[in-house]
Amino acid sequence: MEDDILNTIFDSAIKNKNIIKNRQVLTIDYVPDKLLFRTKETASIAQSLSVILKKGRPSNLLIFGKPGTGKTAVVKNVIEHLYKKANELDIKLRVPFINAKNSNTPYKILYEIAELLDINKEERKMQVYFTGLSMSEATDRILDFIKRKSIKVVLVIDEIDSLVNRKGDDILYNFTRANERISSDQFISLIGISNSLTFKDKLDPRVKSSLSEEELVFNPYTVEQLKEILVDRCKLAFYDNAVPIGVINLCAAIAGKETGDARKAIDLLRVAAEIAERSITMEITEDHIRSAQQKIDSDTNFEILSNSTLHTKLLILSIVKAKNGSTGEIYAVYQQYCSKLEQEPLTQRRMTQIIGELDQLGLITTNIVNQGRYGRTQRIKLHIHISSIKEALKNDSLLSPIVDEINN
DNA sequence: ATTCCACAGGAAACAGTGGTCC
DNA sequence: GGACCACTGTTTCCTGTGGAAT
Repeated sequence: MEDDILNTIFDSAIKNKNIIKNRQVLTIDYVPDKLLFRTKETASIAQSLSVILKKGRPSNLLIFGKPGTGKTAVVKNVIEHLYKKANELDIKLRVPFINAKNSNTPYKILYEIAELLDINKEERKMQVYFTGLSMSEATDRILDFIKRKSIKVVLVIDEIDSLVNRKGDDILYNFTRANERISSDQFISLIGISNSLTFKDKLDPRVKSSLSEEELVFNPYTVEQLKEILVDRCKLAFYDNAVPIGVINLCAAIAGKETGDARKAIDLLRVAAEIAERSITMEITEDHIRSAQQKIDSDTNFEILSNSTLHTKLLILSIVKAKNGSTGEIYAVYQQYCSKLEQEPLTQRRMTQIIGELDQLGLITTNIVNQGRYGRTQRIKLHIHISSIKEALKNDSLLSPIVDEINN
């Protein structure tokens, strides 16, 4: 029996033949040649931007869609083609592509634009430094550069909703209005990509009117579409017969049930393949998919928990301890823990903020309950197993007296 | 019909940090 | 080295909420 196992392992090592043929295909960054099921949307974006090639001004464009609906991939694809055409026609076009979640403050966005447009290779007086400048000075320097070089700019901001949440309205306003300050040879056009359909409501009305001249919605993928996408990727990513059709169906069903998120489906497949590779098999099974799902969940939870601040950790422990899970009770427990550890407690206002953050991360769910005479509160339910919490917090020596007292 | 509880959550202000410029 | 700038995490102050109790 052992001989068989050893033979399988060594043989596959020698032939360099395992399960995954091309890991790259299973990552988020991979943009497939064939963009499945987004022909209409691709055409729409291309239509809007094609005005550049005809010496006109493209309008601003807002793109909505849940994560993993292919928004970013489609935009990147259109831009790539646009670049080629613009080059052929000798049009000076620049398309800075910025992710507002990575460049998560308004100023960082300006800095990033300056970097991508090579403004910081200009002489010192014209650069946009990492810090030290006022917002308006940085904006002016970018606009001056565009004027001087007489270029056309299509600014793409991915995850634009996270910018609006951080009072980034101003730079959006400045850029949507910038065309009034520069001549017709140059212009700035804005493409905003957002995960949230409701984010528009939070925009300043002035920005809203000019930004949402054109809107495009990417609907979630259906289970059938997810299946086809997965089949397509499997051909590139895996060796023949490594992924049975039942496994693909399960993967598509899991991802489809949640949000129609293609990224999630592909992620699931990748983790399952890694698990399968570690066990001695040449084929991914449905069990591998299920373990992969568990692993993804617990890995993200562990990551979030162990990197949290002390007070967030204390709050989570308080949620574990509190019996009915109301905010008032949880805050009382939290205060006890703070005095036990001789820490100054945060205010209740801040606590509700942190609770909101944890809710967004999916570690807890909250539910507002009106108890009439007995006020209004949130019922909080924990979504991580106590053993996972203990595991994630066990290295925090300061917390050990509290972690130890929690029973499984 | 009115009161009142126990918060939710928005807005603004603040302190501390880390940076540039002259 | 002082003036100025942006950012983050927080506090303070405040208004709003929905249904049980009166």
